[in-house]
Amino acid sequence: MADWPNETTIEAFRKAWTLEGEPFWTSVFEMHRDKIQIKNPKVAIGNLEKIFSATFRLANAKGFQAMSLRDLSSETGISMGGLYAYIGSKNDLGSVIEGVLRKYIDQVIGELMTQDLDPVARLRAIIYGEIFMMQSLSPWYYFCYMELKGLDKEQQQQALDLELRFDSLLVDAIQSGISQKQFICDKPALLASSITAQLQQWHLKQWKFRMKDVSMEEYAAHIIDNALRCLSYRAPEKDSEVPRQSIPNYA
Amino acid sequence: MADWPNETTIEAFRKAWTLEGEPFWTSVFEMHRDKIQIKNPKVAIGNLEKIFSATFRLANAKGFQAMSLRDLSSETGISMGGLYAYIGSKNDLGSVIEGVLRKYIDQVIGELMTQDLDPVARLRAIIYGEIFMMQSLSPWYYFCYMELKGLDKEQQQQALDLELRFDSLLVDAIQSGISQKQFICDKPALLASSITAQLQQWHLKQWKFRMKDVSMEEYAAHIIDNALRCLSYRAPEKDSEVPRQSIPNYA
DNA sequence: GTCTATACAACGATAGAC
DNA sequence: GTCTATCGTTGTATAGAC
Repeated sequence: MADWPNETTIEAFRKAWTLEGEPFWTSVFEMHRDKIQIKNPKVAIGNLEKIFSATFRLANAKGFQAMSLRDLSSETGISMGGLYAYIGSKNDLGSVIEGVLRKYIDQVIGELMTQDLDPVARLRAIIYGEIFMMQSLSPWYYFCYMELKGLDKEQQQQALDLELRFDSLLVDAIQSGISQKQFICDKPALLASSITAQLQQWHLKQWKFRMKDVSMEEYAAHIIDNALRCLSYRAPEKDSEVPRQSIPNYA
Repeated sequence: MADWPNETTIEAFRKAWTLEGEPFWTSVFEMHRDKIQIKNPKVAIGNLEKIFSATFRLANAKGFQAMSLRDLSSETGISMGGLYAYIGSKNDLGSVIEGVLRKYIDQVIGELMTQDLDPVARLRAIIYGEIFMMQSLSPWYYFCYMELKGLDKEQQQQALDLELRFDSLLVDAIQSGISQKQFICDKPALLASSITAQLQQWHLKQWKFRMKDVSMEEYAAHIIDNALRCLSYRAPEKDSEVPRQSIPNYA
């Protein structure tokens, strides 16, 4: 995660953030190096990737509780004894997953807050950024959404706080648009939660979007378009004005 | 579930459908009378309510898989042996819950399809109706959403089909509004899924709405308002026109 | 660093007394 | 119609060989 992309496009996010491949798994390894018995990074990183990926395949298909460590052992090709060199316990594995994802989201939210953009650009950055995160870390998001209630109470609370902070980010962008007389909105908090809901669909309902052949870019544009309509936003006159006969392409 | 309410208000739905109290549990009992060993309805209905309610308390708090039948036994006050007079197996209990909810939703969708209303009224009826269902059967909805992947493949498919049918209901209303030149919408399917997403929040994120003191009526009105804005809908001139300075109250 | 073998607790489910 | 007692299975976790 280096510089913030100058232009708010999906490609820009892909370049700025490393959320896949070896560099990503290396950072995951660094994040809980202490909780692990294996010292050789080369070996550890490879097996960590195996373990996490297999956990997502199994848990996201039939549930984390329903997945046994025997399942995980045969899916990874690592023996049960071997697994315990990488995880403290089964519950610990779930906690680590939530912890890693939350840390990444925290970073992104932190970066988004330091940005000084006009309201529309801010909204676009938040939505594109979050959708890109969800796309890259889709199994992580899905796991944390569905298995949250199986984790410690404290971790559950932190996850809810994180969602509230994300909503606040949207509310702030909306409020600043209102004070600049670009937006009109009676209930910014409700609109923010509606936007969050639509974003979360991207990992919750992948079966639907795959079925209907909806791309990430198309979906992100749709959410932004909906949001701006709900905000009674009109594009500046130099751009083509929002026509009543067709959907303007804000994105 | 008798006549369709003349006016599309929450109160009308409450009168038309019995989704709580003894009549509701009686209908649940009738629905799987054959799968049960207890013949005396008085006794069976009371214990069924105990068992289902306790299941929701436990499973919706820590997950169905994590809930043991010993938990369920102590929560209901019915012995483990006793439980098996009411359920075929633990998995069966989950299946029955999904089956009951789906049957109720099927009925509602069926009724909604026979209605002949103008597009806006149709949209309102669908949204109010579904939100009222979700409110009344909130633990059922939440359970089925979160535990679906633990059920049989066939049942999972039927649940997805049901969601697609619901989306279609919305798409039909949108399309009819488009052909009557009341709505403008490039991607009815995407908008429908966004509306569904916002509706499902009502049971998925009750903690948030409770925290922010949002009532069911307020939330339903918000969804409708958002939808009509996304559809570029303008209220007929006899009503107060949609002003740019404040939110019109469509609901 | 990884494996096999095993301990032991907890689970779903049933039989049979009342 | 409900309970107690118990069976067999499966789960997590660990000890110790390699």
